[in-house]
Amino acid sequence: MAIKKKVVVKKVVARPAPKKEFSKKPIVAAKKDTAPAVAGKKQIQLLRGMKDILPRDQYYWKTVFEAAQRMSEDFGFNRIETPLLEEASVFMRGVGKQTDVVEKEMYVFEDRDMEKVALRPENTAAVVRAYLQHGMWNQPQPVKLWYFGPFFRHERPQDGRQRQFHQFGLEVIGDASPVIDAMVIQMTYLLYTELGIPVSVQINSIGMPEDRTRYKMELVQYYRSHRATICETCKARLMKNPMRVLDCKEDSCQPIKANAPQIVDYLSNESRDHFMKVLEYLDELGIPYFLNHTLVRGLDYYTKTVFEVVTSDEEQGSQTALCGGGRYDLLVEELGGKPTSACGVAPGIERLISQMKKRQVPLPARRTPQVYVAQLGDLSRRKAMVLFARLRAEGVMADQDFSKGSLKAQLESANANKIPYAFVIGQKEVQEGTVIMRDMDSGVQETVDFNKAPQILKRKLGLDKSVE
RNA sequence: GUGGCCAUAGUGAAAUGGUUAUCACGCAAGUUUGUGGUACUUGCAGUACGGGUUCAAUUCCCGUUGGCCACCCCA
Repeated sequence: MAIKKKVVVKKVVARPAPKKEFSKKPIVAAKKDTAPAVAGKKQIQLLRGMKDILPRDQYYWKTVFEAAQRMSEDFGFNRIETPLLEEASVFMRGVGKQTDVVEKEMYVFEDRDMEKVALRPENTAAVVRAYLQHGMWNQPQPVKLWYFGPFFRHERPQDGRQRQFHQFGLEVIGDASPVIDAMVIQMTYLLYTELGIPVSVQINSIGMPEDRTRYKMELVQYYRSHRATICETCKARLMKNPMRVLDCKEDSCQPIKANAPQIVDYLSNESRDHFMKVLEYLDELGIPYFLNHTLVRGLDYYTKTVFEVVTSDEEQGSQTALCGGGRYDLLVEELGGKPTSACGVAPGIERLISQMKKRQVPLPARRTPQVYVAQLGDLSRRKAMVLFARLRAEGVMADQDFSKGSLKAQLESANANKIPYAFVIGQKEVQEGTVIMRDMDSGVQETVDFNKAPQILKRKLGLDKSVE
């Protein structure tokens, strides 16, 4: 294999340059109908809810990814990437069988071995699966992990809601301290802030299952006493999932909701202390938060702290939740491990980028070419290719369109890309062993030695510190 | 999953029940054969798909697909 490759490489290197000139003709001349003009054929297109991430958006993605990566590394997190496909039971057990995410939205199917598999709808359960499978409880605790990747939920798509979407995530497994909750919230808050998006943290504690049981009884009793005024859906929720009445947006239910018992009053001392500690840490860090006693998250595994990060933006419709997270002290056990406390968060990347665009957040300066290498004809093209390679070796970013023939087209391209300098090589320069260096701004140009060209340019660009 | 709005070149728009569907941006070639930014010329590219009504549909109707919005839920 390796030998074969080597031979091929050698061949290429040793082969004389092609005799034929390969791009004399414009591309259009090749064939007239390049476009699929087949009538009556429906165009192939994206699956519903899927999106291409086009070159024009890649810089946003890069910026966000790098911000997330840096944040994670700064706080001592290690990256983990789990497969997109898991045994369906990972999520059914982890996230909860009756949750909307699993019940209504998860992509589940049987593979060729008739195994029931699922495209991951979220990552906490899968990361815990990895934690258990690789014996990470033997590592120093807590284990701090981060990830960045695609997730899948079969929903009716909208702006900021796709069937394949991306999340950055943090998971801290193996520590019950409220400091962890605060740290995760802090990191999330910093991420948004540093990317130029003003956000607020909505926070609540839903306690442990015992706390909730007590609370639900009270809540149901309270709502029963107002049975006459509440809406039909609330009546149904009361039977099935009482805490969801707190999400009700029906006008008639609002006054009742406002006076409803609040979960924080039903927390055990332990849960309450934990929550108070989290809030104290947030106060200390100066992170603005809002207590939201109606915040109940849709996944079964949450305990104690739950939070969401929302925009202060009114016009964003219902997709204001940029990110959600919380503590999950029972999940590891649920998936077969020893009792292990944990806490995590998952910011949605599409919603984050959409906010950056909406707010016209300036992106960090990007790497742009410093010089354009233009050539005329095949002979000079060969020299130009050499020059380009030398520039690159010298750490100078160059641009080129070696397939183009006319100098005009090449300078146009250099200009369009706002490249400050251009090297021009033609027949004459090849014979003289020189190259023309053109200042694209002033139009001033000078002829310089071909071999010295990279150094001379570097001096012009102020990159060469050795020469004064 | 429920309901509503929508669908014209790559992008943004315009138009009409009836000859070659308009404009801008874009892209390509050119305006003295080796010099960009402005200008000019020419070219490229479109009525999402399928069916129906009609002498005639891009236009009206239905379905499909996709987008958007609200709900549900969430990222």
